[in-house]
Amino acid sequence: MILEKKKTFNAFAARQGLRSTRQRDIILDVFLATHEHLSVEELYLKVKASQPGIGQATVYRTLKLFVEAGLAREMMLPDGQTRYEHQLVGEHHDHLICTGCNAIIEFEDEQIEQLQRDIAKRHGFSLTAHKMQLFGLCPACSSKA
Amino acid sequence: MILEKKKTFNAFAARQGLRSTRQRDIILDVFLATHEHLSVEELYLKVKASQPGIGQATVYRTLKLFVEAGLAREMMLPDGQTRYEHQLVGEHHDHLICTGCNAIIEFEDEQIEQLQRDIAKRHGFSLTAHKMQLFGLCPACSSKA
DNA sequence: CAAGTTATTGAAAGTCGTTTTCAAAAGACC
DNA sequence: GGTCTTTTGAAAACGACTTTCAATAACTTG
Repeated sequence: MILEKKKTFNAFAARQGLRSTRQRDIILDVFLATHEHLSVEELYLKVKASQPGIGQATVYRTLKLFVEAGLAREMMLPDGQTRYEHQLVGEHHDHLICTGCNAIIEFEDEQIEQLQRDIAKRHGFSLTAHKMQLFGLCPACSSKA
Repeated sequence: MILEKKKTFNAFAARQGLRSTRQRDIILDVFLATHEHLSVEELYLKVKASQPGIGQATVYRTLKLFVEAGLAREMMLPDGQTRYEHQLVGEHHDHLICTGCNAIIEFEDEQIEQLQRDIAKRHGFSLTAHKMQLFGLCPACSSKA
């Protein structure tokens, strides 16, 4: 699966005439090795561990490439940092977020998606994307409160 | 309706021991007089028209008060600016956004809300809020493209 | 494989929305 | 009116992100 994603990126890079660099390889490795919703800063710190000389700007630039290549997705939480998560082709999930401990649970609901398409249709829109976030307290945090 | 909202704010101010100032009155008037999804900058410009001496910081501060008072709601679009919209008590709507012309259409769907509650329940969450944004092209923009 | 071309990099400066600081001004309460 | 405290405006600070730019590294061509 990781290899597949690397191939996806290489194909994208070739298509765009991008050069293959040590930095991009490392950032891709680190990104693929994690399964959290990482901010650029967090990713930068992880990357620096295996390659101290690397610059923040490069991490920012490379993550945008991953999004273009279709293997990452940006997500904006109210904390003011852009986070990136893995994007599997055709997959699209939404988030249930605990406002107590910031835990994020992913989910997908075909019924909701269908209703979303209905709404768009009703307004004559051609739907291209959606974002849905549910906020609340996870079981642990609600018992604490 | 505008009077009602003013009362809401005054009640909130009294409860919090806030002083009533000319600036806050003006900002509230301007905010209530518009029905778009205004950014702070846009609101600031409108406010300055009726009160040139007013500072941006005051507008920022006052909008946060409106949110606390429950009569405004923050919304973050991908354009990097926080926008504010009216919040009627108990009301909660979602947005259909045209990525061509940035038009925003509001909607509400009880079926989706119910499904959202189901999902939260399934994960043991106590739901407090949600955000849903659908992105696409409006009829005008899709015929242009 | 050396030389030339062009993309990429890291560091630092720049942006931009928003927040904080701080002294002056204005409300509230005697 | 005098005192105490909140609020204000201007400017500085902040933080996430982007851009700039000279140096470096990756392809390309001869």
